[in-house]
Amino acid sequence: MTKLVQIKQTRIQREKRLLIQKAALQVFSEFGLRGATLDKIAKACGLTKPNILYYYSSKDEIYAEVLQSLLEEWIRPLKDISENGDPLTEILKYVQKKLTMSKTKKQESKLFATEILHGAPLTQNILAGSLKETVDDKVKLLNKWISEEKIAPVDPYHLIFSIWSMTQHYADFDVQVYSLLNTKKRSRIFQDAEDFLLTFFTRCLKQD
Amino acid sequence: MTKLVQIKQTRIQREKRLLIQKAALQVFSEFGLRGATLDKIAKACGLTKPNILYYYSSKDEIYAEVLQSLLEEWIRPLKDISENGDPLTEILKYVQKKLTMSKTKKQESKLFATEILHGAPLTQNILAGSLKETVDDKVKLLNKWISEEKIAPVDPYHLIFSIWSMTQHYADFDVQVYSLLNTKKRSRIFQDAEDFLLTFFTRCLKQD
DNA sequence: TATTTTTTTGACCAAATGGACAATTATTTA
DNA sequence: TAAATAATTGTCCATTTGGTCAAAAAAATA
Repeated sequence: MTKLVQIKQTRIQREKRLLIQKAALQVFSEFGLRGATLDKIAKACGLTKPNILYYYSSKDEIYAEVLQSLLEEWIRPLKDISENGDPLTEILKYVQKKLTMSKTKKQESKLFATEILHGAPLTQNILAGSLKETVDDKVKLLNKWISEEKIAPVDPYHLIFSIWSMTQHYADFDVQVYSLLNTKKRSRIFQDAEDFLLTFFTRCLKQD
Repeated sequence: MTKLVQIKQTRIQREKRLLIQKAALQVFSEFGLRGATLDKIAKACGLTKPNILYYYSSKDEIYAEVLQSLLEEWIRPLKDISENGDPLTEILKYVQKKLTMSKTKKQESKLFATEILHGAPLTQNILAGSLKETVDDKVKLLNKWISEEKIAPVDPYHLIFSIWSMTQHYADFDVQVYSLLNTKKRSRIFQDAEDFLLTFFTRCLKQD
């Protein structure tokens, strides 16, 4: 009897799919979905175009998979904000985590930004689904902290937006940021950014 | 004698060029440079493709012109921060102006964001040129205000980045913002955002 | 109104690109 | 090691797309 469907991935499939994903992330984040070509991805991972299409049935499928695996990673740190820790510390830890991601996951950040910017055609249901759930959950927690007077009163949704925007700015707009700073400041962007953000959020949220 | 070069634009040229620019802004901001096609732009303004190419010699030229006219407008409000006004008020006025732009110039904001995100291929010299000049100038002013103890000490570069990122977030990531808010909050995004931002920057910058 | 100039368009082209496919090669497995 | 399966590739195709061009239509001008 021959197998009709291949159930388990072979070693080569695992390896090559990962290879392709990595190259695709790079190319998509630089050129966007439409600017990216299979040839560019092929070149970036040293495979031929038909070989890539042996592992993925279309360019769109590659894009969808790269985006999918990125999204989960993207949401995760928000979930880590803990009810049990000290409120301000928990928030500052989240800020730090997001800033670190901007530094170490620049391509992912840019790809995500491009997707949202262009209307989130593949992401909308996730935004309105699991992300919204997590956000609503944390909003409740923040409101609780506010009512207990453990942090200063602010709109919790907009607080979250502000953390996202300020941290992701250092990844998404890196070209602009670098252009505007001189060499000395350029070399310590992320230290300066961290100092700034921690001071900022502390001043804004600390109960006097 | 026949004219060798046409010096003055005709009425039709002025009108059609503007028409094309408007359509192009719309299409470029939605699809990016590479995702936009001449056919889409043509359809958006009700002209034929060759007719568009009668007014502009290439797609790239349209993009460059749209971007160019956008950039000047984009930098301008920063220049308005005045040495003479009350420091905190001047900064808050700038925040408000930028937030208003996110509301009324969403397409421009998205186009600018996409350009920077993808490496600012056409904008780099402007960033490093006239924008940098203006920024450096305002950084000096902010530092002066800090040394005079008129606002609390912060890194002025990162303060500017934070204003840009937080305000532009409401234009560039509107899809995400809308997805996460319920209907009631959705209808007053910009009021809530303004309240949040003004409170936030006041807490952060006010000298006690 | 006659002439010139500007504007518009249909038809066309070449390059780029996503993807199909059969044949070949490499790897597993019995 | 022989058979079966998986992986790879060269070649090809159809569509999309930026752009050309000559001819027709419209507008401006003398």
